[in-house]
Amino acid sequence: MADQYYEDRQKKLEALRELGLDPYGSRFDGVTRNTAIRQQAEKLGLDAGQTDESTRVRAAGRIVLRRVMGKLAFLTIRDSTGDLQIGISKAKVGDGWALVKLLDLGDIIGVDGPLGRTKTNEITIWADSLTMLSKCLRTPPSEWHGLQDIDARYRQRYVDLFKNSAVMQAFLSRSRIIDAVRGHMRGLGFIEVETPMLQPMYGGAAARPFTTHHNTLDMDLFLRISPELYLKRLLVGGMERVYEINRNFRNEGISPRHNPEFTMMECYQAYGDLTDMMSVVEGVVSACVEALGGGFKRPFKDLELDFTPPWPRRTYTELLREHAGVELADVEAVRRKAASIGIEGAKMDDAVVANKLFEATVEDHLIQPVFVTEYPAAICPLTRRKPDDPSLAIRFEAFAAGMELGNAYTELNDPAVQRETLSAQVKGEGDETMAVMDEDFLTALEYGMPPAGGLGVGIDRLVMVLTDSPSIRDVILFPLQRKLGVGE
RNA sequence: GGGAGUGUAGCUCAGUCGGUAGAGCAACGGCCUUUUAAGCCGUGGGUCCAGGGUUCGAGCCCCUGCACUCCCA
Repeated sequence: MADQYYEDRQKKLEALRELGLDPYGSRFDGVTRNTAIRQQAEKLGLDAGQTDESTRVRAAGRIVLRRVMGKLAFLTIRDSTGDLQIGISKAKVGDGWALVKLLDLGDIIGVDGPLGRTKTNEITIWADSLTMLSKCLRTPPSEWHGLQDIDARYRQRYVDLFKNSAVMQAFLSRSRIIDAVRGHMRGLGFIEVETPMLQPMYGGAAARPFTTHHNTLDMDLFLRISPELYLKRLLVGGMERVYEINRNFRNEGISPRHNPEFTMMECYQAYGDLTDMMSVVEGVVSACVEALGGGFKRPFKDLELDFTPPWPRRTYTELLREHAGVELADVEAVRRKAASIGIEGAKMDDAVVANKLFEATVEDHLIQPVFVTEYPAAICPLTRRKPDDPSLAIRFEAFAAGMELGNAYTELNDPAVQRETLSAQVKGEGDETMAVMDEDFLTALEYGMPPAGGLGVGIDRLVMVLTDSPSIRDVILFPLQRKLGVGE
């Protein structure tokens, strides 16, 4: 990997040491962030060309632009808040000029000096001292184009983050969103809990799990596909309002909206039901919108999504009628329609075929935020049935931009019915991937679980739609990538 | 799993009909005290993803593989 660029920078590193400077710096206290420094400069009301010698600031960041002209240099340094210009005069820094000549794009430096504006009105720290904080030995991507190679961006996210400011902003937004979700849930009286990711038995969703093994106990384990069955045990235990924000793992495909590990906010509210969960979704999203600013109408790809609550409610049945042209109850018609669009449903349960048809024909049309209600009961083994029509489950999924953002039930808490629906799954009815019987969960229900509403919100997708990020990989710092070098 | 596309300098990208590799930025040397994609002069830099094939000759055509992107199941 020794190329001319690397060697040139290595030589400069040695030259720094010869000057008695540590190329990798040390503790650097009292740094003000770039945006705060800019705000400070605005308040001073400086005129172009004016410097306030009494206002001294300390900044630190990575050099992203450099303009050196003889005995005067300008650097642009970047931190997580933004960019700031540094002006360096040879006359002012004296011996420090030797360091200036050894600086490369990508180096991390600290700066002290008075705050001013240049003749062209750019806010500038006129450095009287520079501190080397870290030498960059690799050539960073060009400032103008940034790092475009999408594979490199994910594999070397650290470069993506410091080179592509929009990427930094998206992840800062993600952090604000998660803060807002926690704040909203706390405000509703929910407590945050953590339940096992390593589970001896998987359940709570329809998905293939990752498997692993515990050596000491010589026990196979699954990475959880859902925390649902554990959170419900907490309802049994008397925690009336619980939520968890954590990773789920599903051993399935990767796509612009799927990553094998993804973050879910899942909550349960004793004595509540589906309508409470609708309020939670609308409230959480509203809290996020408030935290991010920019209002309820937000761009996403070439769309404008309007998250203003309340969101419309549409039933599964009417949407299937509208977009697939069939009645959910008409099993033959559903199968005919499914077959006509290439769904191979011969070995599948009726409701599974219907759901494939729903996914294929309806979901793309669910652009504006909407709650889809009344799902076929056969694909909802953990959900209470509608009292007047047990073929339908008291469930909704929240959609936006054609994507499922959330999934909620009025929870099934009758242990006898629960045993029945799980048995049906195990027997191959409904969705085979849910075919696991968790006896301890049933025992818990037999102790009595309060009636409850439950909800899961996909945090990654929520961040996507709120930050106009078209791929889930744009909102996951280190999305799963194929290993390099296989077969070499 | 199937289909389409992409892979060329550190980065972003050109590369015509198959004829011996190009630009901008970055780097190196020089000039330069108000630049902001600084400017000017000069220089260096390539496993054209990998392997095979066709051909006098392959970045370009063919085959296989690898990686990535998008679409479909």
